[in-house]
Amino acid sequence: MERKEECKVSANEQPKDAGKEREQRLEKLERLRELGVNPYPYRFQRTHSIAMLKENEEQISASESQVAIAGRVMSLRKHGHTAFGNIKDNTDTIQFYIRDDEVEEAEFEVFKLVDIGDIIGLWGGLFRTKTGELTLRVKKLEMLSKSLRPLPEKWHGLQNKELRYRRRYLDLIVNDDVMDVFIKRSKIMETMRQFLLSHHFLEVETPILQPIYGGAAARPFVTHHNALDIDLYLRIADELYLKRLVVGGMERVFEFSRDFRNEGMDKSHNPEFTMMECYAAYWDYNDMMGFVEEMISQISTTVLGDTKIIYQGQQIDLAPPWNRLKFFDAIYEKLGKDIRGLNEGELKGIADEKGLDTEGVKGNAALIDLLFSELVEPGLVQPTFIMDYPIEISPLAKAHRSEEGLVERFEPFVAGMEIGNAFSELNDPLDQRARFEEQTRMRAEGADETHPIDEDYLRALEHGLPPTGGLGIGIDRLVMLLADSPSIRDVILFPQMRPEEGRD
RNA sequence: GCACCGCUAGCUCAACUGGUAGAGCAACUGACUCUUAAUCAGUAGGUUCGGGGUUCGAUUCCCCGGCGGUGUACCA
Repeated sequence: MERKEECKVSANEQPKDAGKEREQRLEKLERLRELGVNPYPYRFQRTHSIAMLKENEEQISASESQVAIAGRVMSLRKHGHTAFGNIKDNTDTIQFYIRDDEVEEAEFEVFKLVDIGDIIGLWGGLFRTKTGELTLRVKKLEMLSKSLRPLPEKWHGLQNKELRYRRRYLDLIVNDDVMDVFIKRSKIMETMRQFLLSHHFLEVETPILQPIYGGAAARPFVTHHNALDIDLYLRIADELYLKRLVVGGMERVFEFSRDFRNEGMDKSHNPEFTMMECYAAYWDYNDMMGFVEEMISQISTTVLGDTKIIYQGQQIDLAPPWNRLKFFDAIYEKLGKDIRGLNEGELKGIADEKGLDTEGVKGNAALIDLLFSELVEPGLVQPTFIMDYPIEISPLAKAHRSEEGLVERFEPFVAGMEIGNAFSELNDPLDQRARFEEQTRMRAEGADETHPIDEDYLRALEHGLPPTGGLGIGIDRLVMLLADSPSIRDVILFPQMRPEEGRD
């Protein structure tokens, strides 16, 4: 038929990286069609997942009923008239046993054309082999999707990290622990969503394409809208939009926000990442602190069954209450002196004294930030809220109610990793305007990651934002923590990579 | 961005100070009716990341480039 013609055409367009095995599998595909078998049928009615099959072994064996399962063939041990193999679905893997005198002749012919990697459906009953392994005794089988490429090797699996990230589908097939990480990721987000919903937060969606980016200090990606003929930015945060919604009367909102930052990549930074931001009217940052430790410990309990976790060999307990440590006190603990009120030269002197690289670090805020991140951060293994940050580096946070020069802001740290950011939101529109203007002044002096003025946001504030507590949690980092992953690439299905093409 | 390391068969890895590029798994042919890293006999499989150089001879040494990893810097 015409179909076969098409097949031959595509077979001629053999990809260079596929090798001879692909050709051999294409031949098998042809032979299946000659046998009147569609190698890519439309559906298959399963009676059980493999996990359910194993759970209900006794009942199924006793009733001698037939079951139907489907999955990918992971191994084959052929013995002439019989064969053993293993088939894997999303839940588990099970051995199957097929013999030519127990299935129809034509189906055994089909079976002979089955390769490792093919997706097949099997009907049969359960039995135990003489070595005691639970096995499906095949009465009937169906090809569900013929695989044209070989699976990675069966006991070393896929090791090459580049291939694992680029061909995540293979990584998932072959490395069960990878699947587990992403199941965990899903559960973490689901638990967080439920937690927020149960506290009467409303889930919303706000623009990813923004005419003015804001809500964080970062360089944006720029894109262009043709019909409007304007440049737009991919959001670096959804903060300013969510607070507009609070102005609008949505007293509690949240969004799982894919954010984009045009900056370097390393084991805790991917150019696109997921942040959960939420805002609650009439809360301050103290309320939010309690909320965070409650939420994270509940997620850990729900997903892992415990608040005690191990991250990269470090024992960590996420049970509330978490440590609370003021920003400058934390530095004082490490330095033995109070750096508040010191001028730039003095700060630089201290940094140099500590052997820190101050090359290119300009301004008090940057120096203070350097001291903090070098001296304090790595030591914050047990969950700790660092609170009350300098006002210069927090243009969206409300001035501290009792401490000059500080804002009511905290960041939760676990395992030396910053996993979020929160504050009593700045709702004084005049103060907010002054802060934006200060940012603009810093930009003029050469800081390239300052907040642009967002007049529409200021207008919204002038209509009145209630006192509000706001929070952002880095989902990727939270998943790293709970899945014990050393790199953000291990918790993002398709981490950013240079294109494979374009090699010389 | 910089430094170091890596890139060899579909996959996992070898190949000494430069001397014909090899194994296991996967694949192919044959044997085999409870195997499980099935076994046994045989077969095929390579632009050694790309380009240039040194050399009688380069997977190996040198240079340029690509991709990745790790560290570091920048960055929430």
